[in-house]
Amino acid sequence: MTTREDILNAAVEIFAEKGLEGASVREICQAAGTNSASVNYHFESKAALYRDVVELAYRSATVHPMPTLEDHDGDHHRALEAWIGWYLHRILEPGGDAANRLLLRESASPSGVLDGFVESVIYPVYAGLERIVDAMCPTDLDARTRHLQCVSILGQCLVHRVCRPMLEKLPVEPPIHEAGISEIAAIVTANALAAFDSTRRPEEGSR
Amino acid sequence: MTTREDILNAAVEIFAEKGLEGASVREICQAAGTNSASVNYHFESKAALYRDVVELAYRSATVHPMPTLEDHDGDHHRALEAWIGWYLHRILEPGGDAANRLLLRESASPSGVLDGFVESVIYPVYAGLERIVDAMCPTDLDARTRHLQCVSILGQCLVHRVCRPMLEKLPVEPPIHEAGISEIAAIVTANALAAFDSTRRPEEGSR
DNA sequence: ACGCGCTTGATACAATCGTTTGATTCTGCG
DNA sequence: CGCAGAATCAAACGATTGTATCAAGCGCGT
Repeated sequence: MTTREDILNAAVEIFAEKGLEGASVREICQAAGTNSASVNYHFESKAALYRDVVELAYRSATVHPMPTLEDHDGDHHRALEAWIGWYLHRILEPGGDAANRLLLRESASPSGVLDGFVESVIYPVYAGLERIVDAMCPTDLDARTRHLQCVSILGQCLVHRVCRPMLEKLPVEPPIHEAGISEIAAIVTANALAAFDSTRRPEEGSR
Repeated sequence: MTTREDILNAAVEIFAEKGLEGASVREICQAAGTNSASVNYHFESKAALYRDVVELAYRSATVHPMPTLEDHDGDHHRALEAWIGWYLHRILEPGGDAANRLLLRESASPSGVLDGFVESVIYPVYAGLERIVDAMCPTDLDARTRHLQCVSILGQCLVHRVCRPMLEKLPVEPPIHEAGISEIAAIVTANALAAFDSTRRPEEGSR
């Protein structure tokens, strides 16, 4: 039963680096130290292996439970701070680097494999954020604006994962990619709070 | 000389959808209505065609000139608003959809092709934003925080491009992806201004 | 020790890949 | 017209792809 896991572990790395089409079965099996026919024995096909790898990557990405509003006794500020920190850890943790790069590749290019995971694993993450945001926003704020505020928070986190290769090459001082997770979390949290405050008092503070 | 352009136009679409390895030369040439040998005649190889396609995609993405601080007589607010609107149009405009998906794929997975464009085309875009942000931030704000604020703005814009396939499938009402560019621009601009205001008055407004 | 079922192994298969070739057609200039 | 150079074409090249096949190796209950 270890060969199957060896293949999965090797496949995560190689699929993350080269994508479904760019990686070859022989390459993966060589990295896993097994025979080329193993993937068709332990999995149905290369595509089936890819599905299993993506699913495993997503599951292994959620090692810690997602913080909720109830975890912090309704303290919106602390709950939001905890959620953002949790999410940043989840997508930037060096350990799950290959898995996250693979998921990113899947999110960006609709190969259809992630479709089955949207409702079961992706949406709950978004819903967890929206619950906290809804509790912090003025109640009369329309739903679309609240959605967009959630997406803005997600974007501020995700950009550090998505654009990492680009941010590393940007000739700025000090290098952006050296910023720690806690540093990013502090800024994103502060920005979100400032955004909520400004929507609460619309006719003030600008200019 | 039209065959070369036919191949380029067809290749942008197919490379954007399937990536460098996923797309085949025959497939591209069939879509371009030409022979399979054309790509090796008009370009050096498949890899060279890909380089040219990526470069063309990036150049064609900047159809409008980037707004600068001087364009708005030093009005920081208006300049930032214009820049964010410009950037959102650039990455969300339906016309350049294929080109943008291709560039996104390139940004996320370091195939090395974009490396040559970082200094010449990618960095100036970032620098344009940072010039405006620097003019709005308190002067004593450290450089890394200013960088991170710029990245936050970029992230709030980019997430609508990167996660579009995912946002479309999110079971929320109203659908996030229906939000117009101007709607997103308004929120991102307001968030950035609120963030700057809060850093200006650090001991106030939170909780 | 035997034999059965589950794995693994080397090898072969057809299909497709990027690229090359050489012949053919098109184009423009004297 | 005639012909040189550019462009296009069908065909084929060797290499590599995902997958199938079948024999050899394995652990283990009887």
